[in-house]
This record gives sequence, structure tokens and C-alpha cells, in this order.
Amino acid sequence: MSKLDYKETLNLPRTNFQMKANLVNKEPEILKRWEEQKIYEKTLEYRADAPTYLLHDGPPYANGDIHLGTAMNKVLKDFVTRYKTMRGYRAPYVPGWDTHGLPIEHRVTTMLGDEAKNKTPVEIRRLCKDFALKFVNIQREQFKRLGIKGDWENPYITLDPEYEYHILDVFKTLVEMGNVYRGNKPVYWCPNCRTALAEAEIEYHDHESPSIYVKFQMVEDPKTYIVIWTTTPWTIPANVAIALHPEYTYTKIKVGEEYWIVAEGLLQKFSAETGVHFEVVEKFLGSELEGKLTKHPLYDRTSIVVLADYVTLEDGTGCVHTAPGHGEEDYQTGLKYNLPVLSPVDDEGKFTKEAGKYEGLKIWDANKVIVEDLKNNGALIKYGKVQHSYPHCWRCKGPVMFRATPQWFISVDKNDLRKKVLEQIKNVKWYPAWGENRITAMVQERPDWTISRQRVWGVPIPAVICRHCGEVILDARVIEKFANIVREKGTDAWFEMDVEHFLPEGLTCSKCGGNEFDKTYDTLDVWIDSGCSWEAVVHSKGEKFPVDLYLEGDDQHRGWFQSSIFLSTAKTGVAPFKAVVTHGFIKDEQGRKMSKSLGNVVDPMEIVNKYGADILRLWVASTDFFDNIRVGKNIIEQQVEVYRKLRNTIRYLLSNLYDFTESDLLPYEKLLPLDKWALGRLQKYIEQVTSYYEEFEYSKVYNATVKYCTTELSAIYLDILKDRLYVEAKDSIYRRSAQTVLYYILDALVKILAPIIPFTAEEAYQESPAKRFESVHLEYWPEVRKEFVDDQLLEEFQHLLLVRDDVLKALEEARTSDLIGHSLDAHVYIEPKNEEIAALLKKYEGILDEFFIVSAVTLTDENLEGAVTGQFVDVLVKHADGEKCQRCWKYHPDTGKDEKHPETCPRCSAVLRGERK
RNA sequence: GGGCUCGUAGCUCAGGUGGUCAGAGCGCACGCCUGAUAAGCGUGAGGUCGGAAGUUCGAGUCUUCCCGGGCCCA
Repeated sequence: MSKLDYKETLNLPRTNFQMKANLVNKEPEILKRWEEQKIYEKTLEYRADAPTYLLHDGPPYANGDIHLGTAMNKVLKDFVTRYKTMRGYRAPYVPGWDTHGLPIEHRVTTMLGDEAKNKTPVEIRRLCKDFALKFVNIQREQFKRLGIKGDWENPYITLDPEYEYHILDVFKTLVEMGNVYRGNKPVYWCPNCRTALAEAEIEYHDHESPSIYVKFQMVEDPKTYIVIWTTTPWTIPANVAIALHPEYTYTKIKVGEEYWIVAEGLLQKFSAETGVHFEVVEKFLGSELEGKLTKHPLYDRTSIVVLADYVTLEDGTGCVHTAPGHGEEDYQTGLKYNLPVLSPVDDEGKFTKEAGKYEGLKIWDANKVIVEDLKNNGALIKYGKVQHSYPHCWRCKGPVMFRATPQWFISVDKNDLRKKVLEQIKNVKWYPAWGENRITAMVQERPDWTISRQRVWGVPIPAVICRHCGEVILDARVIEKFANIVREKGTDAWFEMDVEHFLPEGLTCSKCGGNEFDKTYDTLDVWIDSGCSWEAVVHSKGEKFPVDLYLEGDDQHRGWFQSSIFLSTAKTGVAPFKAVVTHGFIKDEQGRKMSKSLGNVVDPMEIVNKYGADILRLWVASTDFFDNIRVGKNIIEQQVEVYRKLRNTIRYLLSNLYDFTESDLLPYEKLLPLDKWALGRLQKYIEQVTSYYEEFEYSKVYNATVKYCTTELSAIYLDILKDRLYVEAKDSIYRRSAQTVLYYILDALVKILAPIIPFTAEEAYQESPAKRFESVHLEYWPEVRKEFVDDQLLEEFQHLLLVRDDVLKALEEARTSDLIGHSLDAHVYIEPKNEEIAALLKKYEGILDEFFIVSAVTLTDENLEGAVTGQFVDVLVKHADGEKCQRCWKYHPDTGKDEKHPETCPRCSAVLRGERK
């Protein structure tokens, strides 16, 4: 027989599982098959009676393509649901979208431009809806392409009438509890457009404003004044307080016959700007003045000294004019000190009658008049002008103002709501654990929740206003009536239908007893929308509640987690989730934030279209997502390399099982020692990886799996096995023993990888002899089989592997000196360094040549001349004696002695004769 | 400025309660094989564990401060 003919007698690997993945083309085909086979539906069907594991989806906002952050978020969720499904749970996944709110309304009105003014609210709402649904569809396709398994045909969408009904239902509960109240709060207001503006609708431009220093006389000490500085004289009528920093040093200076109070750090600047000459007479901390009263310079009332951390020493006097009706910080301070919120200004920016003599004046015109008055009564120290950045309206470009307007609030403390929420937080398991501290601190400090918006794209707050006295009434019965109509017609009904349809019988004004009303047109904060999802999607449908898991970015400690836990605690008394996992944010390779201006934005679909979804998913698994994670070309390409390794390992397993089925499995007792070792190691690997999955530690799954495939399988076990798999008789015990273990390894590996790289796992599963279902995603998680673990054997092999390291080093030296090429060229002489090792090697003497992949091994206790000193053994490498067997490439002294097969070693001759089983 | 948080080899990550803990895989360099072949195997070079001080017989591991990044507020 020639060399080539001997090759024909080997059992070389064979498989349809291609080395080249071609994921970009293959993944869509697999997706299509999953859809046709209804795999998602079947996972639920097959587990209909099993316990439920419920991950409730946080709805992304439907106003653009998905970005890498949302992609990662969904992939992580998919890891969870796929894993839990394989663990035997019924684990439904209902994706959702957040569809109301300003960003969409803003985009739509921007696109409309001037035309927006001619549109009715309902027309604008229709456009918003179309806009949102368009992106729901786009995002849905993108998420599906990532391999996210879920009920994509029946997602929850916050603009669905049924969903809107539940928002109103939860809201009604809050109203009934008495936690909803009406109060005043400053918002950006454009007097020209006569509308409230959101932060996002503000543009900053340079603007010239007056700059005035004003002194406030102290009540207790009429010779002493506190000096303030402001660029908005028109807000002086609304002044109720002066804010000082508690820890700054303030000085009392003597100016003429008077004493003025100014922060020490601003004295020079103050003096330079006002030209005032002074003499310091006293110093004290800001905190010492807390509660002192001053006289208002224009009205017969007082302003109180308060303390605030935001006071700086950049401009002014360190004594900040405070008008809670005209500034956000002022408002917050006002809440703390229970100050009145004055805002004597109307929609058009004109003073109302509360402003006294200024009534009817436009605020911009009033500046002059007020400055003049301050000058006349001696309160004005200095008048000047200043150029600074000032907020302007995005639409009319005019300057805007802060103006207190009536808003709806949810009281955080009424009915002990805050306390109950804090209690509930403790019952939740937070991953990572610091999430609990974070949300606890936030809940402890948060102010009441402003829930009204002066916008059209949202769920209307069905409050009515009395036609007679103007009292605004929020009545649970109106909400209920409206909610029931919404269920049929959607929230457009509020804009389209007559108020009478929403009024319960006998509704009268609580103030004047009137019975005629008009609608009001505020809408609800969208955090209420999404914060009700547990009710709309889970609780009201009789699904498992509280759900097992919420999984979102850590910004949601303030956002969705909080709105959800507040609303759920209010209505049901408990948190809506048992556990919360948070992830960090995605940065570029330098750790910088991704932004269009930096040009470092990575598009997830670009990765999918270039490398495949499994590569993107493998990258997600490789990261420590609890913290911020980095991404870029290099990092992704690293995953391509790792993917190749995993794929080739699976491919090699498959290719050596082409002639193997379940019925060929050998019982454990019949396995060869090396195979028992590998099987035991597999159990350890399964056990470890399973615990990682339980704790959402995917990077550890990833690392353990890569290491397992590279070192234990590829470099050791599979390399050693080549001889037996190829050379021994097809159905011999030597080969079947190896194949039995390969079968178990393949089966486990494919399943363990299935949640992470579902496409590749599916492709491999279809070729696997262990296939039992039509899809790997209907499969069950591999069990750890204790009977496959022989701890003593594992321990012994652990030591043999250390000896192997010594042998490999010696072989490498022999290679360098051209003594050998392939390790099979070698005959290795080993001198153990201690008795223990000697005994161990003796025990396994018969398989050492196989284990080291050499032709022969000789154990000796003699001193080996020229040996390489290792850690546990000394090793001498010689070229092997005899001829190289043309079949198995091993050297053997007796090669060539078989008459029929003269070029083969005794073992191969026996195999060829059919004598070796 | 405040609350929380992160900073270990070029990259991605491991390193309970302080004492062989300075590691793994990838990448890289060099070599082997050509019966996993656009594969496989081996050997090797890479880190003062962000910086400084402190507690301790001993600190990536505890404390304080500083530098840099992040989320949320202000």
C-alpha cells in the first residue's frame, strides 16, 4: 500500500459545518426559519405548565434608529430569557416602546415649521403617532436582526388605547389617594409665542441685559444693608429672599454712614465695578445670617435670608436675589424654606395687578421703570449693562423668561409614599449591589414629581375648569369616564369630544358650586407612561407580578426604575420587580463619550452587516457591562478572532462525530482514563458557567468558555485525541470512548453558547448527533452529572499536565536544535524529581506517549546526561528509534515487521487486520 | 459643587474576609506541523496593579488625599 492508500484507512474528520461562518448571509436565513417554525411561541407552549421567569422590558424611545446602547441592552435581556428558557422556565419576552413626549413632538413641529401654527392638536398628534410608529417598525426590524427572541408581533406601545387606559387607571388611583395636587412652578416661557418651553427648546444667544446692584435694608439693624446683584430687574417685584452660601465668609463694610454686606471673595470685584470705597468692619459666615429679615426695596414687605449651596463667587456679591417664581434654583430653595412663589406676570409677559403700579407693563419695558424706582428710593447702588448668554425661544428667537405657572404634582410624602418606596427598595435585589444605595439616596432627596406638561403629544390630564370661577378640578370620576372612552377611541377623544362626555352626573365646582366646565389641556409626563408598564403589560394581564427582573442602563435609577416603583407601590403596595440589573454606558476605544461631533459613534447595524449579529453579541458577552464599556474597530475584530476559535472548536467536535450517535455512547466505567478526565473537566466547566449565568456574569462565561476551548480542548484534549480518532478502528473502544466524551462536550458547549451566539449555536445544533428538538432554543440546559466526576483522577491529571509542561519545554529545545520537528519524532526520557511524581507517572506509564504526543516514553531514576531540568521532572529528548509508521506517523522499533503491511507499526497492522478493537 | 461609581499587561477580563496574586485568553515575536489547513501545536517577550501618603511584620486587596473617566443631580 502506498502512503496515500494508508490515508484512506484513517477516520479523518468530516462535517458540513463550514469553517467560514458567513454570518452576514446565514443569520437572516436562520431568522427566517425560526419565524416559520414559530420557535418563540413553541418555547412558551412547551413550557406552558412550567414556572414563569419574567423579564419585563423597558421601552426604548421611538425616535430614531437603535444605537449601540439599546442594542447591548436588548442583547443582555436576550441572554437572560434564552438562558432561563433553557433552564426550563416559561420565559416570555414582550418588547415595548415609549412613544409619547416632547422629543417626538419637537421633531414633528420642527419639520412642520411655520405650518405648525395652522395645525390642530389632533392633527399634530396624528403626525406624532405616525412618526413614532415608523420608528417602532424600524427598531423592531433592527432588534430582530440582532437575534432578540420575543413577541415582536405583539409588543406593547404606550400610545395604544389599551395602554393609555392603564396609564389613566393608575393615575386615577393616585388622584383618589390624594397624592396629586396643583401648585406653582417656574418654567421657561416665551411671552411672544405664549407657550411653555422645555429645556430642549431653548437656544442660548448673546443678549444685553441691565446689570444692577441693589441694597436691601435689614429690619433689625436699619443702618446695615445686604447687597444683591441681578441682570433681571423685572424679577425684583417677585423677590422674597436673599440666598447666601452657608460656608462662605461675608464682610460687613462701612460705606459712608452705612454698613453693607458682601461676600469677602467678591469685595474687590464689587468695589471695582461700583467704584465704592469701603472699610471692612466685621467678618462672619453666611450661615450666621440665616433667617434675618430685610425690607423689600419696592414693596412694604420683607425678604428673608436663606442659605443655598449653589451660590458662587463668580459674579455679583455672593448674596443672591431669590425669586422662586422666576428661577429653578430659587424655586427649589423656596420649597426648602416654604417661601411664596410669586410670579405677577401673565402669558404675554405683562405684569398683573399683583405687581401693583407695574400692572400692564411688559417685563422688558418694566426694567427701566423699576431701575428708576430703585434709584429714587435709594436702593440702587449701581446701574450698568452686561453682555451675556441668555435663553431664547427656538421658534421665534426672542428672549424667554422663567415664569411660575400652575402645574400638577405627585406628592412624594402624602400617605407615606416615599417611606413605603424606601421600604420596597430593600426587598429588591440590585445588581450591582451599589444600585441600592444609589436609588435609595435619590428617593430620599427627590422633590415632588411635576407631572404636567404644556404639550399636545401625550396622555391628557383630564382636569376641567369651572366656567364660573375658574377653579380647576381633577376628579377621579372624570378620569374614569375618560379612561373608559380612551379604551375605545384613544386619547384623541379628549381633544375631539365635547366636555359633556367626560362629566359624571352631578359634578359641581368644589369652590362655587357651578356645574359648567371646560376642558384643560395639559398632558402627562412620559415617565408616567412608562412607569405604568408593569400595570399595562403585566399586572392587569394576570402575568407574574412582581416580575423577576428589570434590566436597564444605570441612568434609570432616576428614571424608569423610580417612576415604576413609585407608581407600583402607590397602587399595589409593592415594587414591580424582584431584581434589577443595570449596565453602564458605551464609550469609544479611548473611553470617551460617543458623539456625532467627535465622529466616534459606532452603529450596531454596521457591525451586524459587516461581521454578523453573533459577533456583536459575543462582544457584549465579553464586557464587564456593569461598568462603562468600550468599543471600536479593534475591540470588535478581537471578537472575530475569538469567534473563529469557538467556531473551529465546535467544527472539530462535529467533524469527529460524523459516524456517532447516541446509541454508540459508552458507559462511564468503560471510558479510558484520559476521557474520564475530559468528561470530569466538562462537568466542572458546566457547573462554573451555570453559576455565572445565574449571576448575569457573562464576561466570566465568555472567559471561562474561551479558555476551556483553547487550552483544555484545542491544545490538550483534542490534540491528543487525533491519534485515537484517526488511527484506531472506527468502532473500537479507543475511538468510541473518545467520541462518547466529544459527544457530551459538543452537546454542552453548543447549549452553553446558545444564549450568547444563538445563530451559530443553531447552525451547529442542526449538525449535532445530540440534536433532539427542531431548534437548540427549545433545548434544556446541560446538567452537571456528579457520576462523571472522579476527583482523584482529576487531581492526578492536574499533576500530569504540570509534567507535560516540562516535557513541552524540552521538546521545544529539541526542535530548536533540529533534533526533531514534530513531537512524534521524539523518544522522551523522564526522571521524576520526587517520589510522588514517580509513582504518578508509573501509574499512567502506559498512556504517557499518547499524553505527550510522542513516540515513546521511558521512565528512569538514573541521572540523565544533558537533560532539560523542569519543575517536576528532568527530561531528555532523543530521536525515536525505528521506522516511522506510514499510517500513524509514530516511530516503533518493530515497524516493518508485518508481512502484509510492511510500512506500518504493530498497532496499525493490528488495526488493518481487524484485530484491534 | 454634591451622591453613586470606575481606573490591573497593546486589547478584553480574573484576582472572597490583606500574606507564592501579579494571572488568563486574545494580539505580538520566533519556531513546528501540513491527516481541524484562510486551520492546528509549541516556546517567548509584555504590567513599579492611575498617583502619593498612611495603617500593618506584610497591601491591586484597608484608610486619606490627589489625578483621570462615567451616570444622575446641581
